[in-house]
Amino acid sequence: MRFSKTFIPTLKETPGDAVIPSHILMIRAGLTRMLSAGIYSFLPIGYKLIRKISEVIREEMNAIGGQEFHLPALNPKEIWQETGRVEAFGDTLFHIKNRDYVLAPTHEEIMAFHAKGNLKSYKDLPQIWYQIQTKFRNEPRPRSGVIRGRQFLMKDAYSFDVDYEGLDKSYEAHDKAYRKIFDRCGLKYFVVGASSGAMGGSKSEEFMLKSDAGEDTVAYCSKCGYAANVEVATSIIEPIKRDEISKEIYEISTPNVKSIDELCGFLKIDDTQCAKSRIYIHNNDTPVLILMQGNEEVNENKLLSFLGGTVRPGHPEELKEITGADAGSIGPIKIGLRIIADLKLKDRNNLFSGANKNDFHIGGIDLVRDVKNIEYADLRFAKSGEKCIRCQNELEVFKAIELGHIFKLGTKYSDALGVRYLDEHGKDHPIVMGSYGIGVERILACFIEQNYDEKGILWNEHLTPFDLHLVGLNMKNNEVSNIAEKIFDELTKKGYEILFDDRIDETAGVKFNDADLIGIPIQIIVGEKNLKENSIEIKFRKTGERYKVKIDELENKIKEIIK
RNA sequence: CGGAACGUGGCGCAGCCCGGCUAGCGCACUUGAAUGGGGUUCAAGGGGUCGCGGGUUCAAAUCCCGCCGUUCCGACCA
Repeated sequence: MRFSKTFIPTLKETPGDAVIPSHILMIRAGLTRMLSAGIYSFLPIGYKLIRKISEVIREEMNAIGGQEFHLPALNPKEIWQETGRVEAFGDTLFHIKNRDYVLAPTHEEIMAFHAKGNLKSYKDLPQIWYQIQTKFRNEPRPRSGVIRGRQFLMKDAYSFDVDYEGLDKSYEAHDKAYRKIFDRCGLKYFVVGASSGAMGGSKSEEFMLKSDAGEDTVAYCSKCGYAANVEVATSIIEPIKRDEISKEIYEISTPNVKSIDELCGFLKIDDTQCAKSRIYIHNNDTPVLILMQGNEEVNENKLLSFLGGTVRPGHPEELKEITGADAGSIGPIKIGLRIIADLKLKDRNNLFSGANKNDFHIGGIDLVRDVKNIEYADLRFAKSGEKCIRCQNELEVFKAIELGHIFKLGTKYSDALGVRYLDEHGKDHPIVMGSYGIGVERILACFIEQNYDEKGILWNEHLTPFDLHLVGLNMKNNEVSNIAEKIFDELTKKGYEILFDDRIDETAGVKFNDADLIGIPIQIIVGEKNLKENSIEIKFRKTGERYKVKIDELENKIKEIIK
């Protein structure tokens, strides 16, 4: 491709609206432009990369027997009503105003619709159907460029099996295919497994990637690969031992002391000696007192799975009514509520907590002696530096982006839509489904998040818009121009994909900077200086290393580098 | 949906607080010339409903009200 004839609008300055590196670089290198919040156009080079990524996905999906479809984005609302997902999606689902259509945010319903009545026999199964299509979600807050958009490209696959055993196989096949896809794209990812046994067989795995731009927080062990969303992650904690002697309970006047920090400052104690109280309302009618050590936050997700039902924090007005005090002065003594403490506080004594009387705290609390009905549970968030429950190595807690998700659906959609098949005895059963997604643009953005420097993007052998970036420096010089044209011609014929900077009126500096910004791994530089010695230069973008090569050795050299 | 900031040629910004001639600057663009290995130089140009609507005023980019858009923090996220 000739630079002079291609739309590559590079930018010298950082666009004001972009914040994260991938977003900034995708705009600066001329890959994308925003049309509206969360809605992006892909420009020629950007779209070329999207096609390359799609092709990797396509190959690996086909390798496990996937068949590619192309389904409509415009769907009759009726189908979505049948599965109850118009309500489930709520405002996230885009509705068409002048006809009863919705814009598909995913395609379980539509795939199931086509399976219905067509996959009639056990002989028709299993099947893996997929597509790479634009999805629409009315995200309340699009962000991070292409990472969370209102319109995005997703590879979504659906498996259809006769039973759960078959589903296991389809699921395993996708798990392997996904690893190949992300490996081939050169991404450093990890897998978060969640086998929440609530619905029996349902299992899911998320393929994630560490990034400050991420929307999930995960705990990860680099040694054994343990990874879990911080909502559910556990870690080994060493609880503080009881003091030998338990003091008697005593009340302390603590005017205007509300937070744990203030309490510690006021009493000159350590926050590990404090039991922080929070009131939660269980099943909307029963208040429960939660005790956490020091400044630890309550992990509401863990609390919910401990209690079951519904859980919400108490409102400020409720607190006064229930405990007689405002937040900051609540505690476990003489309160008459169900009390659940985090495991870190197990059997502790000489603790400080609120007195259920504003501006007073209580010291000398012994949870064994003074709080008879206390229950214990893991209610905290795992933190960086704590030990992995599987291998004792140190856990790391960080933000991560979800790249892909594989999920055992079961019969939810086949039941709702009546997608059934006949077994060898003529008995009918719901088809067992799986659902498997990959965010295509996210692969692109995440690759950049993991591969860039201060000059621009760093493509590599896994992913690059072109194999070579050929730079003709002073194209007004006939010799430079002739040699560059000749190299472009010959290497193109040999099958290399080349971006040829043939611009006549750009200076060397501009071309070098654009080449570094766009970031193709190998630059071939043709300039007057080296032509005097019959040489051209090969430069590696990532390291900046340069090599002089005789013109007639270039092709062999390139062959050596790109295997 | 709560909190905050911003909106001025294609891009990045100044001007606004304290209203006043033809609304500036840098980059980009056009033309000409020089230069040609790291965003080079000189000269001459083109391009703006100052987000939209209303109000105050002799006069509004500037002050007031409403709306819209974008970004950030939070809530939400099959």
